[in-house]
Amino acid sequence: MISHKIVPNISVDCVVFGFDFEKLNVLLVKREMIDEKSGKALISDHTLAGYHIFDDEDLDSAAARILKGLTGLDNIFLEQFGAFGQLDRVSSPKDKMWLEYINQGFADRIVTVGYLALIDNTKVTLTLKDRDVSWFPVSMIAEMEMAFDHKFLFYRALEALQRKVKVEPIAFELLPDYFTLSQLQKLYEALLGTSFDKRNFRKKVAQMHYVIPLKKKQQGVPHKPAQFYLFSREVYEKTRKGRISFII
Amino acid sequence: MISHKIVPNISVDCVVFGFDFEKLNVLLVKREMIDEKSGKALISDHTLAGYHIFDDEDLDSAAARILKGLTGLDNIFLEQFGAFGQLDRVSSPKDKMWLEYINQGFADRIVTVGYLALIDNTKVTLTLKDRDVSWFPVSMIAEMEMAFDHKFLFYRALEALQRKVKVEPIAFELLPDYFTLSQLQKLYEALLGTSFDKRNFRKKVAQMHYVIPLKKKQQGVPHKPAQFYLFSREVYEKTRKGRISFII
DNA sequence: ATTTCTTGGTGTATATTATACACAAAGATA
DNA sequence: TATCTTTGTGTATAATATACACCAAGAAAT
Repeated sequence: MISHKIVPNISVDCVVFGFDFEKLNVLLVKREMIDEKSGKALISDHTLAGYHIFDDEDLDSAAARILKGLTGLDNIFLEQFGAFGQLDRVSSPKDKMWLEYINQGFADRIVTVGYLALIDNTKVTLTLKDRDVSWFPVSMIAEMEMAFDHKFLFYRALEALQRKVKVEPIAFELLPDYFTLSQLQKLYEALLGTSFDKRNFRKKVAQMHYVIPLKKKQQGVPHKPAQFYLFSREVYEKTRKGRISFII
Repeated sequence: MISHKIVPNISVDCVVFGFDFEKLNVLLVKREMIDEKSGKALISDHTLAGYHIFDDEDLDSAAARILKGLTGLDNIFLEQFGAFGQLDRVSSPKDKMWLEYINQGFADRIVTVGYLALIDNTKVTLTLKDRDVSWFPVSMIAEMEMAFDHKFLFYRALEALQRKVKVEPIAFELLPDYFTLSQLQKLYEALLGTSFDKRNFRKKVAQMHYVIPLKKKQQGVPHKPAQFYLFSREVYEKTRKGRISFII
């Protein structure tokens, strides 16, 4: 049954995180409502990557489809972080303007399913330019104008990410295949908003036998080159103890 | 806007857990399709507590409403554990029979939002009898006939429960207000399928200052009476360290 | 009154893990 | 050759986890 009809009432929104070796970023889509006479933007804001689902696809597939459309990438790490009724969140005058503007029979969304996506920055930089899509530091979201309940969704995603990162080795999804221990440490510091002692952090990583040192070293850096490491999910699955605490 | 129309496409299912001081149980609703001529049951199975949502209510409210209808209780611990597309799960011949039988325009559910409920057994025993609702040991679910994707949902709920119980003090929701340390230990053992050393378990609980000993003791037990304890969420919120590991 | 039964309640020694802390080495650049 | 920046390493102390066995309290039976 290949019907491909849009399902009313339900939408999927993806909160896409990236890491630039300094800080955590989110992918947002900018949109503007242009006044036809003056040609100027009447209102503008940012949205998450979201769309309705089709009636012949799974929720996970819908999220993957949306992300593929936005970044050109397949096989992105995706995890649901919640479903939200949203009746009482479409409340600002601005939101109502948007609804009138975009309403094509689909505006009566009742439930939004939120997905958390982690992507390796080094793999997308090229594909982005031609769209009104760009990275924003997570620290900047508080002051941004965002559509509907998207700021709320963003913070729920961030909370979910911070929770999960302590318990599962998903942070590696934000790094390239080869990474240094300093990069890994900076990533965890950016994710959790803390800082770690270098020696103790490395001691902890040394116990994770699924973080494997390579023979390769950094090249062309103006200082002592660091060793590269690799995350092996295979080794992780085999050697995971019943432990809970991951980092920290 | 009080419209109270049923929202198509979306349903809420609650997986209700209870603890009888021995093992973990789930609340299931039995249903039968009766043949009008012979008066015999053609097919029968068990379902979770579920229903559609109304367009003027939140997801959480819908789940609470469904549970109130089933148990008569308000203020039940409820937490979402996921949203699921279910297109490809309504596949058995039996499921199709059911769909024809109950179809009243609502059968085309696309998304089910799953809720995990924890209830204090001692507070519901009375209200149940008059319905086809009863407790089943979690260990028995594997062999049971369940509707649609409900068995799948049950296991997802169980996984979520086992995950959360290690990280947050939600297990207390399954116990009466006053409980003994042995009851608490048995609960964790039932939840996680492990067993703990009594002395070490109690040492761990002693560090949780939000598990507070009372002056009351058990009465009428044919052995040394145990001291009662109380869980204080207030103290928990104030004294929680950044720690992750809860029990284990 | 004494015995028996069942569950409650406790401490110590050892191993493991977490924390705090400072300096030399590698390579690029000037 | 000196300077700069980041890498990479060890040890001592505190805190936490684990393994393990016996007496105490009360009810029930004799």
